[in-house]
Amino acid sequence: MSDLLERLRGRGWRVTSQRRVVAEVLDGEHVHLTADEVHARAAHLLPEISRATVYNTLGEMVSLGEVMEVSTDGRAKRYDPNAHHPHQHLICSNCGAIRDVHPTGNPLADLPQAERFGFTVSEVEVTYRGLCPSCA
Amino acid sequence: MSDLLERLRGRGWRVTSQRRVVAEVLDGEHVHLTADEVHARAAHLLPEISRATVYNTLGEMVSLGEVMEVSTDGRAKRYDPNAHHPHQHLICSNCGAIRDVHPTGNPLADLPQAERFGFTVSEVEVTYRGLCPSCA
DNA sequence: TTCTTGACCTGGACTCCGTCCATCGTAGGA
DNA sequence: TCCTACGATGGACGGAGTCCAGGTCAAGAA
Repeated sequence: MSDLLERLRGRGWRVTSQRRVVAEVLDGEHVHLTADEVHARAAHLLPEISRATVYNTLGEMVSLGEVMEVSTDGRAKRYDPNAHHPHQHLICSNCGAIRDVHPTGNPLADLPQAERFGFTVSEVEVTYRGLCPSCA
Repeated sequence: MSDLLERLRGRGWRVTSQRRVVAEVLDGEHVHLTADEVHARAAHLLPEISRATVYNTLGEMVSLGEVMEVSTDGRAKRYDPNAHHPHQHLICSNCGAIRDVHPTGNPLADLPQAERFGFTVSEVEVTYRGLCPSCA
C-alpha cells in the first residue's frame, strides 16, 4: 500500500494531506474498515478531515481499482485495500470478523451456459460464512 | 409458496391478513423484491398495511428459513421466496436484474483447511455479475 | 357464540449510512 | 510568487431500516 500514493500521482491525482492519511489508514492484510472507521482513524492523524472527504476519497480509490468494496451484511460497506490480489472473503456470522481467503477452483467455469440466461458473465464473488474460533 | 401459510401455521404462527398478503406478494420464480416493493404491492391488496409490519413479517420469514435475504449492491436488501431450493444469483451490473442460477461444483470443498483460519465454515454464497441481454 | 388475552399491527419518531451542494482552501503549474 | 481549477468542508438532505407506545384482533376456552 505504501506505493498507492505513487500510483495515484501517476494517474494525475493531486496528492493532499487528506488523501495521504486515508491511504495510510488503509494499509495491511485483512483490513476491512467501514467508512466511519476510516474516518475515525484518519481524524486521529488529521483532526479536521471531514466525512464527505473520506467518502469521496474511498469512492475514487474504488473506481480506480485500488481498493475493493465489500458488502458484508447490508450494513455499512467495508473497504479492502488488497485489491491487487484476487481473493474472496470468509465472514463470522456472529461477530462479523472478516478474513481474506483464496479458494481453489474457478466458480466462473461452474456456471453452465444454460444457466446464464444470455448474460455476459464477467465476475464472481464468493462469500464463505461460519463461526470464527472465538465465537464457536 | 401457496403452502407457505400452512407451514407457518404449523409452526405456531398466527395467520393475519397482513401476513397472508405478504406471502401472496412473495410468490414465484426469480422474485427478488425490496421491502419497499413488497410493501407497495401488499398495500395494493390491503391498503392499510404498514411498513413496519412488512419489515417484521419479512424478518420472521427469513429467520424461519422460508425466505432468503439477498444483499445485491449495498442498497436495499431483496427477498427471495425460493429458499427451499439451494441456488445462487446472477446480477446485471448495469440494471440490477437478478436471476436464480444453479452452478455445478461445490465451492465449500474449494476452501482448503489452511485457508479457514480455524473458522467453522457452514455456508457459501456465490454471486455472478455481468451484463444482461438488454444491457449488453 | 361470546369472551379473553397475548400476539400482532400501526404510524411516527428515530438511527445509521451515504450523498449533495455551496463555499472556502490549496497543490502545483506558469 | 501568483493563479486557478481541483479538492475539502460541513451541514442539509434522502433512503433504508428499527423502535416503541398504544390500539387491534386471531384463535383457543367455555
